[in-house]
Amino acid sequence: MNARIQDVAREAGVSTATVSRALRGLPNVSEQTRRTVSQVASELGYVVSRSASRLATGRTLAIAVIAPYVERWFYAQLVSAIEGELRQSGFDALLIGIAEPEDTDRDPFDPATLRGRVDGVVVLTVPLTGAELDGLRSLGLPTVFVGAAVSGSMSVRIDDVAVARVATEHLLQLGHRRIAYVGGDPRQRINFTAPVDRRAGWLAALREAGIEPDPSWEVPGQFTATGGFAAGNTLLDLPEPPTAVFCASDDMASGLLLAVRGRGLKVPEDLSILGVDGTEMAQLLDLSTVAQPVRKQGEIAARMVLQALRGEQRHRLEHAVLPVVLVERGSTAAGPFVR
Amino acid sequence: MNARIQDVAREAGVSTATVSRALRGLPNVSEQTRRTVSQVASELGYVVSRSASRLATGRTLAIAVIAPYVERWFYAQLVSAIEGELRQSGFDALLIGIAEPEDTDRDPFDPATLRGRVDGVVVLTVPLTGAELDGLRSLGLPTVFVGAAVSGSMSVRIDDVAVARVATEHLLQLGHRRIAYVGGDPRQRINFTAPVDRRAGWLAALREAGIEPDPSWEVPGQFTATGGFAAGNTLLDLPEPPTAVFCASDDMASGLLLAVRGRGLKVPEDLSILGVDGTEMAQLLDLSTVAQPVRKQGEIAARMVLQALRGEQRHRLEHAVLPVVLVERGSTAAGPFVR
DNA sequence: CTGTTAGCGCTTTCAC
DNA sequence: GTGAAAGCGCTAACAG
Repeated sequence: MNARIQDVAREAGVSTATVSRALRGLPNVSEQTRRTVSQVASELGYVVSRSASRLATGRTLAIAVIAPYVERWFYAQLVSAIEGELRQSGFDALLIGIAEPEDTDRDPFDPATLRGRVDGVVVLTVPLTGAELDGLRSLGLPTVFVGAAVSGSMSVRIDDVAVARVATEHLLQLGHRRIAYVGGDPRQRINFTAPVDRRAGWLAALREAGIEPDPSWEVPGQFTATGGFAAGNTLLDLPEPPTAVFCASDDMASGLLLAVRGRGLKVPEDLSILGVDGTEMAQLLDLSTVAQPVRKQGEIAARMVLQALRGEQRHRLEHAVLPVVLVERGSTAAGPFVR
Repeated sequence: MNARIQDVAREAGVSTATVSRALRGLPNVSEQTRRTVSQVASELGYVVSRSASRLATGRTLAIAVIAPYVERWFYAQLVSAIEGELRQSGFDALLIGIAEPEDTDRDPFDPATLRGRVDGVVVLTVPLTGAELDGLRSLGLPTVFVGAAVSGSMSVRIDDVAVARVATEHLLQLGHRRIAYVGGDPRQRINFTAPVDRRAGWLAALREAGIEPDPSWEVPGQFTATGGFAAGNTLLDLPEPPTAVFCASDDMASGLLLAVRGRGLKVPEDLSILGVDGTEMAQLLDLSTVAQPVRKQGEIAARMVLQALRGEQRHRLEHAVLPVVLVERGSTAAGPFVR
């Protein structure tokens, strides 16, 4: 049943070295021998022992994919895309879920345990502490970050500040001046970049338009639909609610939209809503959004590690910034002063 | 940097065997030695080489998680839960995305390649062909299926027929008689059990109530919100539309609900909608649903493989069927004849 | 309680 | 073009 390289060698009348070479398509093997070996190998149902070749070569043919919240749209898309790309190249995708620091359910993530287990690492949205980052670095493995630029490592991302500017400026152009921002939770580590940068972009666009946002326009949304729903209610409860809201994710925007409708108000008549991502739900809800190529980011990230693995300079410093596109749908319309 | 067991042994003044025993908490090591060894090990930043111990023991400490559509709610939840459980026990989660047979983008899944790479397998919703299943079996690895009972292997699932009965009977009790069913796509392999069983339960409940469903009441929904949206339009376009719809997933139900609203109709006044799953979105949309414990299923599945790995009879035949609960919300109301 | 000694199954020089 | 042999780093008897 579990044929070993020895068995194939014996059966084919060659040495194990030749079997190894033949099966891996290395040069210096006669076509004749190669055919015989492949033949015998498949007859015996021989599959190379990953463990053995790992030990012998030092390469694991595995990549760690570190992600918080695999169950959230953005991460699930990325994980799926990355896994597909890796598998296509014969690499295993080792999924590693990491939690918020305050989440005591899970063990803290210790990068050191990755040593010797993977050839490279893809980190989704940098939810790492400084110590974890340092630990990762000290592994000396090709590492690419998705969703944030990390100096000294490769990265794939969108320009989050620009995303927010595009979004906010769109709202401004429509005549809105009271534009709220629904982002993450400032206490969570997931706030590493996207929420912060998007907030920055929103703020900058507003100020350039001569608007100083009221502190009450800024509400956490946890990047979940439920969080967006709650944020919507908070905003609508204000004595003087905003006329438009920029949500840092479509999920939050979706929840917020439902909160508005739940109060019998109308979108966009009573409130314009703009999200980020380009989810299926956003489309069904006719939600305007700044769409980003999520799967593409995953594919590129995967290719980057693999490429770094092949190349001489194992740590090429590549930084890909992918374009986003404003998708105008029915949730954004002219503001109150324009109408 | 990359300390080996030799280094630790030398530094601690003991043999490698002792280091191995000490670090793994095996008996027959004096407390004194154990302390010294651990001390030295951590000083040297020593981490056991997975590859080496794999080769030596034959155990990989890895479990394959085979899933289609990692990006879909149900699968993402499962993957997340399983990964967490595995990691807690020191096991790696090897994510393996498999595609529909007609999806030529991806290589077909060959179970044989798993040989020696993992100690066990968790298969989500059996999207496997017969050949793939046989291949898996012949690996002789503890395998647990989530979402479907597979004879000869362990499984964790809900009773899909019962789910549909509960749902349909709820609708019947409300006075509905024209109850549609929105399920998967009969051409897709993912239709292995859930869609089929749920359809069967719907059909059975209907017939027991003396109702023979019209063929037009049955519409594919692809298990996506977009599919549900389309299905909704198809149903509402019927000369005599149903008064209620049972959707095999909340995602489809969500899409369907939006389709109804998009036409200016009201839920539940014009159409009652009932889903399955218990998603966040269903709650926000005030969608009635038959909720299932998804993460729980994942956790149990993970524990089952691990337990089979420990136990003597490596292939215990366990079948867990988890309870579901009908969550009545605002999308279901009395049918036309009752009002 | 601890050390010695074989391997685990494959890859990889280095000869031939 | 092919084979022999020496590891890769750890674990698992078997002694002591």
